[in-house]
Amino acid sequence: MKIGIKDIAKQANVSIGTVDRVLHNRGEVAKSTREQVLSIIDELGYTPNLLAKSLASKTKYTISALIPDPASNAYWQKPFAGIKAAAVEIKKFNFELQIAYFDYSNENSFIKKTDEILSSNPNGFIFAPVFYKSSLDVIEKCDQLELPYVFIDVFIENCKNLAYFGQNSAQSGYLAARLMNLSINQAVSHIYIVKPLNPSAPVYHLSLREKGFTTYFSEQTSNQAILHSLDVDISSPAVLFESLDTIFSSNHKPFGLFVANSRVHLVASYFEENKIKNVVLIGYDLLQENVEYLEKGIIQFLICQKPEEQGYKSVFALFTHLFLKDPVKKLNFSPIDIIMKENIEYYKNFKI
Amino acid sequence: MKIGIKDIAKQANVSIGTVDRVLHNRGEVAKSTREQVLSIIDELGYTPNLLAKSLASKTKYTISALIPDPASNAYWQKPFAGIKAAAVEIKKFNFELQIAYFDYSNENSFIKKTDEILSSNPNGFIFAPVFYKSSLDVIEKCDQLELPYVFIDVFIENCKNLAYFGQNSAQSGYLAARLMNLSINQAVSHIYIVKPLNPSAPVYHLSLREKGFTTYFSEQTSNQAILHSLDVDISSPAVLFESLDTIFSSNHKPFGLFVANSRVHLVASYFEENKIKNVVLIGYDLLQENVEYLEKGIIQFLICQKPEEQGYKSVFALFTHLFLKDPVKKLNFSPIDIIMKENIEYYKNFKI
DNA sequence: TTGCATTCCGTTAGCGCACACGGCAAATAT
DNA sequence: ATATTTGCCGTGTGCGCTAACGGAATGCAA
Repeated sequence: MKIGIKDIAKQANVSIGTVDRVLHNRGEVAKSTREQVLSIIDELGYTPNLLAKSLASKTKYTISALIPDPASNAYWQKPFAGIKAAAVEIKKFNFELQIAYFDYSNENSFIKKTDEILSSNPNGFIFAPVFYKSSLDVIEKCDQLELPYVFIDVFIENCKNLAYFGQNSAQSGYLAARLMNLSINQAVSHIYIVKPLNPSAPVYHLSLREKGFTTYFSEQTSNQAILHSLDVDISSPAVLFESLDTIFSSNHKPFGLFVANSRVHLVASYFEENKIKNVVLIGYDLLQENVEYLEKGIIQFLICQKPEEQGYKSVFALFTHLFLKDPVKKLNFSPIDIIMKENIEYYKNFKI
Repeated sequence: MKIGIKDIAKQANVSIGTVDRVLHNRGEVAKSTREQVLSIIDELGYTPNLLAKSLASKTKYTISALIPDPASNAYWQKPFAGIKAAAVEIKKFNFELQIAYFDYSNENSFIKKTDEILSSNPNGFIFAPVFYKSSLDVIEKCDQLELPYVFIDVFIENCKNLAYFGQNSAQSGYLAARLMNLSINQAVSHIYIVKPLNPSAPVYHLSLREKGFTTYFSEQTSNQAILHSLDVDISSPAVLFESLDTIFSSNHKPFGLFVANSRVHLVASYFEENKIKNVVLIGYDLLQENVEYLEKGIIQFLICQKPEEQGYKSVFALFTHLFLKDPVKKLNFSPIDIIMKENIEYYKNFKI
């Protein structure tokens, strides 16, 4: 016996119209009847039938999402897929999703797109605040417009964001270091932290991951590892390979390389070409190319963060807030998955 | 512009009643109009509005689930939680879930409960076929009744089950061996495979996991590991501890222990009490006690299989089949999660 | 007293679908 | 010829809710 507005109306000696008005703060209701109805709602424990609600409701919701262009950034195809999957699911509740892209190495494109989105008056906004300063402007505007916004991938502190979905970057670097250390069985080992950079693109995650990595080793008392940090420009592969040449011909021969983002496949291709073996290679994310090198045994570990899920859940957070009007957890860290050749099989497919 | 039955009716010059009849194979429709309607449904790409459907529909569905009693088996609390979570979600679609329990070490309780469930005529059935022979009987009855059934946790081959949700046990043992091997840096290492047994309870998973574990080491050419298999009775802790005493006082001092199920915390408590250090301990599942020993550093690795998700998805498979009438993937292996002290934080909470 | 806001509230038409009911014509029986 | 069955199909109601519309009661000014 589910309680409906009809039951409330009967109990309160009013019509369903009045009940509806107090439920939605619409129209005018006498204070006394309003309180009467509210108390009965509370007493009977009324919860709306969402199916009937969205069937009858004519109000449409629009959610905008702004992420780096997946066409030129393989990683972002995954949050993109998650967002699209969620979009399909909430379409039946009159939710429309508009996805826009910006150029990861061009702050102006980010600014321009946010302006466009905000002037289209969406009901919710999901974005990756990779450019700190510009993002602060966006955040201020959202706060003024009382537009709920969700951070994805990158986290900015002290904001009124509805939620954040992403990884604890420092901790993932810390874990990578543990895995690297586990693989060490030599007296003295040179470890290289490789940061594949795109000039003019943000490096926020990279430095956090590096920090976590170095922190781990600094905590080890019986530590025989010597860390080297290496920034490489990946705008052309040649430059990257040259840097790697330098390392491998130096007298600090690498025992392991920690590549701080998903470009680890570039390093792996260098390994393959130069027949480098017995060097531990750890990187990030289940890009197709990375998966292949993991299966070949060239990459030993991939750290993954369920990016599809991040996209999916970002959308759902706004749905929960706007439609269900339920509270949303603000800080949502993705699991830090450890992927090896032996368990990759069960992580390949994205499904919710 | 979503296509509804009204649109189809108009296009086919019939009433919505007729459209409804061909959609549900109900009532009598002339063959010619039936084909006409069907072709238009196909042409316009009609998909029913599930919200309106379940709002209007009066048919109730009952799903029964039968699992080992969570009260006496900590592991099964997790699939149980997943099943309950799914039950809440599909309640609005007129689905009711009835959960029954059996005694893991008493085959008769399993038989009795299945009889009860089958005579209650549910629309779908989820169960853990841990007792092979009795399960075959159940399966035969389900097939006769044309009752769709889903296996959870344990898989039986060559059945017409709608789906299976569980882990690839052998592969998880294989992965555990890889992790053990990774931790080995000694010339010759004695490794113990511990199988914590409950007399008269099934041991299916245990042997598969052991098999995977030994397979890995047999494949290693430069293998310095010597494996020992150890069955221990855990009906009383004293017996277990005695067995462990024997190992640790032998002249094959363990380098590592692989405990093939979630009882690894029992072994960990022995380690703690006897101040055993530098012995690699690998086990299964995120039971609260296991988590604590992992955080203390006594357990190094926990292999996890997202049991809540298995429960959740089992229910959803039946929902998909019964309500959406969509095809369901038959073989669904859970990921084999590697949990360490450094990433446990992000696996603790179950959320879909 | 009449006129006209204002405040409050009931009524009603859908939303897309399921399903019972009943109707009309052709086929068959009496 | 009329009565009855049968095949086929349209209509109407309601699921629980939203939201527009309009009506009754009250207050206040002219």
